[in-house]
Amino acid sequence: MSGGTGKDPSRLTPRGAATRDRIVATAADLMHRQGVAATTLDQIVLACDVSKSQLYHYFPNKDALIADVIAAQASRVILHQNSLLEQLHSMDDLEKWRDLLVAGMHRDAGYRCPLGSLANELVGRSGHAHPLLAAAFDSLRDALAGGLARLQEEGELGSEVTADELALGVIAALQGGYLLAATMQDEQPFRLAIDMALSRIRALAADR
Amino acid sequence: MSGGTGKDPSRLTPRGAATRDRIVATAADLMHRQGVAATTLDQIVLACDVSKSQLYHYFPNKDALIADVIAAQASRVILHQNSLLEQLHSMDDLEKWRDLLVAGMHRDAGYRCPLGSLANELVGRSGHAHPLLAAAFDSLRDALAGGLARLQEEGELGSEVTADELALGVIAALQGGYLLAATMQDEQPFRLAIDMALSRIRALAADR
DNA sequence: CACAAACTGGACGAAATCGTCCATCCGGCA
DNA sequence: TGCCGGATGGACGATTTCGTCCAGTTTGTG
Repeated sequence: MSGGTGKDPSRLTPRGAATRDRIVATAADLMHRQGVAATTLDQIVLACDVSKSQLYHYFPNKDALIADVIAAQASRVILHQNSLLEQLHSMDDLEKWRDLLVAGMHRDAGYRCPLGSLANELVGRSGHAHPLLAAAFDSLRDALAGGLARLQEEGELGSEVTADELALGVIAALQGGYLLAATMQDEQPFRLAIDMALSRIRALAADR
Repeated sequence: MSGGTGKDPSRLTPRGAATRDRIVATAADLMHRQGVAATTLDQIVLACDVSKSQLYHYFPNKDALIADVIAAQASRVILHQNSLLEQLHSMDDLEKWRDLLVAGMHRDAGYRCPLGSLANELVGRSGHAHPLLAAAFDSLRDALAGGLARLQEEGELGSEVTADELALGVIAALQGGYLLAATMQDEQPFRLAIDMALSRIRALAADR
């Protein structure tokens, strides 16, 4: 959960832990909407009504805070997706899953992906952030691949293509869909991108 | 081509025009690799050996330069894709097109898309950049849709799905592929993402 | 209750970065 | 050849932003 670069949360009083969490949550929200570079520490401090010294009491520098923001978003998204994908047992469940994703897109966040927007900005540019983001996408792929593998075992889906490869392809479609949706300010490209990937899976299922 | 916010290129001497172009090209390269926000004017000025005043002689501010960078990248990519996609006449041509795209990915640019990386950072955050990027993706979709529509007319491809929709889906797959490739530092996810989209198209073609 | 550690507040310093200013140089043209 | 607008060089100012400092308050514990 924690990026580990900040202050050891174990020796924090409840009040301190709450303040720390509030900072991370506020930073995550601002960075999701404005971008990481565009979000200043002063903005964060103002938005969640803490002082500069509190921020630097819990995090050694901005990079450490960013690391925790990534960890928080990753944990949130992965937990959510795991709980959704655990119940994947049929092709129709995949459509329901897609509908939930579409419904979960936030217009007020400019149709951006909480993880993808961070990755796009930080991958290859922040040495500390990159592995965290790579691990997050790995977990996401594992969660989806787990669900697809179950479909394969239950005979709902063919095995010509690995569950891992299918999952990665779907995640790519998701990410591209997010970008186009943000650019067009419309969720339709997102829906279209997923549907294209799901059609491929459906075709593999029809071959049964 | 030009963003239009800078100095009118028509009343520029050849030397001035060359300097201006050199600034845009250098800025485009740096921004592609480091990101827009992370690229400072001092870096640009240093990298192409011009002085600060020259930069401000040709562009009123950084945003205007960014607009020209977007325009330059968009024009470059779209011209290239148009010339490639004009020759699209069969399913196999699509595979060749994919191979060219894979070969065109630059490891030294962190496997990032020249347009996608700009869009990810600027869309929804820079009022001037957004429409330029949206238009660029529209042109890209038109170029691809034109090729796919030709396949449909020639009976190579079914018309159950619009050429426009297919094209948008493929572009989404491309963009997602770029992001995952950059995150994993490997071109395989990119190839996988495109192949998933092309499989869908191939399935529509097989229905003939 | 007393004391130490955790917590809080906000002013301050230092560096980076955008943008300005002005003096000088070059190149075509009457 | 002399002139004038475009082109160039680099120092300078103003602002933003990360990070520091220290003084004061709250909380848990012997």
